[in-house]
Amino acid sequence: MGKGKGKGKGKGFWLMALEIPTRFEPAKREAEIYAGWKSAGRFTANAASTKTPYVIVIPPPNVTGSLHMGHCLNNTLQDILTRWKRMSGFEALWLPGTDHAGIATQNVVEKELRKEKTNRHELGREKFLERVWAWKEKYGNTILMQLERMGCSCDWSRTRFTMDDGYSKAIRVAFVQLYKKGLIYKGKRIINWCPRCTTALSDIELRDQPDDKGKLYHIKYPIAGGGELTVATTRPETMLGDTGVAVHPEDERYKALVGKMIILPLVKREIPIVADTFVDPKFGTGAVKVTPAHDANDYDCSQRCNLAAICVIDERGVMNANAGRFAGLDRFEARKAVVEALAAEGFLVGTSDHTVPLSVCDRCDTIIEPYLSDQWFVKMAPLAKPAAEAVRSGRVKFVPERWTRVYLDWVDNVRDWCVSRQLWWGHQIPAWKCIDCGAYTVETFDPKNCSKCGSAGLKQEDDVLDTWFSSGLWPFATLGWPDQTPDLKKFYPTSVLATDRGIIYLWVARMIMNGLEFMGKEPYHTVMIHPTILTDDGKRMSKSKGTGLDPLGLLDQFGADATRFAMSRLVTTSQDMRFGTNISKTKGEEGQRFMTKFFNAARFVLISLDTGDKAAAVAGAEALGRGEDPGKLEFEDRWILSRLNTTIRSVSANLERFEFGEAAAQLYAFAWFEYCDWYIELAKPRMARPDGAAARATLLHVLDSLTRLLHPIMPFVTEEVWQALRAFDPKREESVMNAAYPRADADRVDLDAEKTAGALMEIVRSLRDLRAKYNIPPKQALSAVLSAPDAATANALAPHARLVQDSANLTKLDIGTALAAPPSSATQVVAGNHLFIPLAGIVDPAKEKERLENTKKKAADQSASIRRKLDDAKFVQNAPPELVEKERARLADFDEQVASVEKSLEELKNWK
RNA sequence: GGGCGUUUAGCUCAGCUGGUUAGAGCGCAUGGAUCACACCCAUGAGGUCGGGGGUUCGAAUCCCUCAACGCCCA
Repeated sequence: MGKGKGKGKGKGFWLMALEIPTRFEPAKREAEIYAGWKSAGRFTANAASTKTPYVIVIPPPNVTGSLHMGHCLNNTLQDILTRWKRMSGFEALWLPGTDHAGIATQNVVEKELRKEKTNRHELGREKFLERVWAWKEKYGNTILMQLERMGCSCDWSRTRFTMDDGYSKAIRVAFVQLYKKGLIYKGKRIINWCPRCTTALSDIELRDQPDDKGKLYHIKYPIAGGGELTVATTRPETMLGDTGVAVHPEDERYKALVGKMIILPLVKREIPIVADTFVDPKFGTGAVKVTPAHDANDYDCSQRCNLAAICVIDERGVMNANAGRFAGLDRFEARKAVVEALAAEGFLVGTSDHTVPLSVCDRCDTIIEPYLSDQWFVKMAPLAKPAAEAVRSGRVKFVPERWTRVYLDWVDNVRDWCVSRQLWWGHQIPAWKCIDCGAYTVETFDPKNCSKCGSAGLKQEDDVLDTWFSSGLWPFATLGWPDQTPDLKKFYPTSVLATDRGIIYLWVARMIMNGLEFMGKEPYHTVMIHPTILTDDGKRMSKSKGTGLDPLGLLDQFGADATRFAMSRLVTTSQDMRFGTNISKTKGEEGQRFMTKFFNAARFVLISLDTGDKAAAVAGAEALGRGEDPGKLEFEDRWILSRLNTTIRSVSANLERFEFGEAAAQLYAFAWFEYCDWYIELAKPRMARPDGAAARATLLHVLDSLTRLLHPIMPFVTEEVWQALRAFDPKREESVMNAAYPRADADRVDLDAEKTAGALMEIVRSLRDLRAKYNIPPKQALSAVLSAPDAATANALAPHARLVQDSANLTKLDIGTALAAPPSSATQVVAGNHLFIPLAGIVDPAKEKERLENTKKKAADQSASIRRKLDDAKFVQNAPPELVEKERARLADFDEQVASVEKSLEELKNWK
């Protein structure tokens, strides 16, 4: 450890002995500590271990990304769980990796090419893929490296990437199995098409466009043989591809027209009027144009009504030859041009404002074009059914539980999944089309001949698979599947999946389906949905709006421990987490202060113990660790041990329930308010006394436990302290990572001690309050008399007078029952006792009178409210007897207080 | 349109099965260089628990209703 400032200040001889800086400096220490863990192989799980496995697979971040707040929280929680379970005796594996993010990665590299004035088509597929791989090698591990900065204990020896050879093999095997079971098919459907990325997208790769103010156009369609029909549409440019007009079969206005022909304006094509129930008679005019190639509903209608599909927009969103004179126009320019032409030719009846729900590409914000094309689909129903059952039966649980329904609603109604993408970066679909017979050969190996006609003329599909197809296999493909590896045997199924709710459909559902389909077992028993990070004013963070917050800035500013503590402290199962610029600052500071506080407590303990009999302290602490007493324990020792064990129990229970915020808060409160504020202060004066040995042993034991307890949340500072403890006591484990997580010892819980301690603390606090109110300097010693309400209380408190004296700077404290107030005493009423503090000449009687009146009023108010309760016969009848008894006691207590204060007020008259 | 969540101190949040003197951190006020820590210590002020109804001896907690904010699905 480096040089502290203690020596410079020259405070106390004993600082000479051991020099510890007053602060832990993350910037200087984290990297070294992390490197130490890594080189010692402390993150590496052992598949041959006989310990029970505890496994988490990371939600693989995308290779194009860099760490954002969501990752920061997500991985903090995974690391807390992993470290906690590792310390608790499990064979813990946290398996890291990245996903290839087809569209995003291809976009990034294409952007580079654009700067070089070229494009992927000029380069060709092979060269282009070389470029992407080069890019991936260079930038693809950004997030993983950032996770190291956060202290994440991922098993880097098992890092996987969705395009690794082994992983690619898994994808082929999975695809082939699904295909051969008839669960993958190719078909012509309306899919979501991004004209900028020029690829199909699945339903859940879209986002809603927020401000989608559009117009509704009313267009007159002439009927062959006379008459006309007005249709309403939000997309007039698609009328060029109309192949029919539909009305509701029950719509009286149009019943007679069904079967007649329309002469399509501008195009002059004859198209039929058909009846179909999908038409909403209340929408627009009740007659809708049908454009099967550019609208999903229209397509379905065309299938029912035998209408043709004419495509008028090409893959880049430009009108094609079928659009006649509008060919070559972008789809939005074409809209204007078509409307103008309709108006000019007298077909446009009018326009009105209309909000159109629009979807945009999740990756590039381009407005999606519904597009009729030939794509590969996964038939979802047979996969979804068991996946729903796994959750309904409770074999997979969501935490918090409310997400169960969100999952089930989706899984129960899932539609077939379009998995082909018109990209180059990804897993090329393992299907070969026969040039001769047109049949597909789908194999895990590259086939030489057509499986149907034997022809050697085979061509593999150009398209690649949706990235989610590969990440859906993550929990087992990362462990070596389809090979039956030792890892797969030991670590599948995994234990917990930790993620944000935004990904339940996209990923969680698919992992469960695939786990059941390929492994015959659900991939984990628990899905923990943690809060989403929001800005200070409760909005979603958005990169484009610039409302995101860079976690690296937080790590630089506060260090990893403080950042982790700050985030976990705010995790609840009920709410999202506001953590923007301002909140992250105050919470980061809180974490930083806590880290320093803990570090300083350790500093104090080590420095103090260093001057005495170290071996005795170590032996004593070890005895406490075994549940034995190292000689005679004092009251305060028994108290802090009781509090420690209560804390251990509730921290473990909260971690077990994924209540990270509560666990962190309890550790904070115990460490600061009990160990530091009270126990250490009480131990100080004992160091030189005969009972010092017990204090020293207890100080060390509690520090040791606290270090272990805090380690999963604050790994670095606890390791630093652990190494200092180890220098002090070399028998310990090499790293706190491998130390045992404390277990609660019920025998140490001493509720009587806790109750008495509570009263003593209140007494001390009230004495300090009095000092503050009367401006009596802490250094000015006082004396006091404590009159307890009964002998039992007096007997419980009397042995501990010394504690109060030490803590409140009293020369003397008499404790008894029915003790008289010394002359000119101020009176405090506390925990049922009366405290008299002689203050002759220090206190203005008028001021004391005011204070006493105030006290009296408070007590009287309480008394009145309890009396009202007890006077109510129904309360006495219905409430549990213990409660009634308790209230009676409280009433007596408050009445006593009032009487006592009145007496003091009387005596005040005699003050000089 | 359907569903979910939230609404408690100036701010961010706890408060689990109804009975607490409704808690914490930040901020605020007062005092303090005391030999772990000024990223500290001590003490304090601050809340009719979103509005309205109901159940109950008793509601921040359960039920109904309204409102605001946020999210998801269609």
